[in-house]
Amino acid sequence: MGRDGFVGAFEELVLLAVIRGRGTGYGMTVRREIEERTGRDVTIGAVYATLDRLEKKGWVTSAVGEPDADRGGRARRYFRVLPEGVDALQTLRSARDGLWEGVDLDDVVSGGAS
Amino acid sequence: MGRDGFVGAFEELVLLAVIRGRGTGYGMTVRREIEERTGRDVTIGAVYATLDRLEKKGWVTSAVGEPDADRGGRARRYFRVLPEGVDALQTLRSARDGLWEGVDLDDVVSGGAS
DNA sequence: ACTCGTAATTCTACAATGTAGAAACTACTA
DNA sequence: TAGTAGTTTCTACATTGTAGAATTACGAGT
Repeated sequence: MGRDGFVGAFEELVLLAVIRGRGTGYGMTVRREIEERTGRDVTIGAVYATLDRLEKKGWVTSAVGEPDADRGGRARRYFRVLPEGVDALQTLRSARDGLWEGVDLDDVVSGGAS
Repeated sequence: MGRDGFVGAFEELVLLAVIRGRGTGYGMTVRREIEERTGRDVTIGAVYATLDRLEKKGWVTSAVGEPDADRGGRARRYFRVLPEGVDALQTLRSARDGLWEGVDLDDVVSGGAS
């Protein structure tokens, strides 16, 4: 997009879920974390597509782990958020907070002066 | 999109700017509010496209004002956020907060356990 | 070796949102 | 009638969001 560094709404959730994983998160856990914490359900395709885009932007990095013997199944791809990703989150949050400042949603409909 | 009720990142900013206007906001003021509070610059086309989509979803409503004599120029279209829009914002915020909970960005890069 | 079950990732396609910039509208003023 | 200011509308395209099926990779059992 025109402006460089913009974070989408879903990208934010994915970034946060990766951070929460502290280096041990991979596609499936990211999905689970978002589902559990937000209550909305998420397809795995959406998660990976976003993860790939975040990696392309240089905000996260990934490394394929050793295929675990006991577990079977394909090797996991572990994700970490890079400093650039942290910056993007910080920027997003402070910009948004500026607009939320002083807004009380309980007041909006009744108090509107139109 | 699949899930009904999802709020995009920019939509959120527009919604908030409209709320801040308390019924007196229109395209140009929404734009200015976002620019001033977030520091990022916004084209007027982006604002109206979003406003139109929000109206189509039933989250905001608009009414064209009297064309003001002293001012000249086209009549303004004033916006208000509807209860449905407030709900959407509330839902968005609480879902997101669940993922932010306990996250400290200053800690991420150094503290990551990868 | 062949097939099955399990865990995970990758791929494909499309819908919704984000963004830019030019065009058009509507009043006043000269 | 032309110019100017304030505002909205239109058009086109880029990026992000989402779904679901296909594929990869391994161990175990036969």
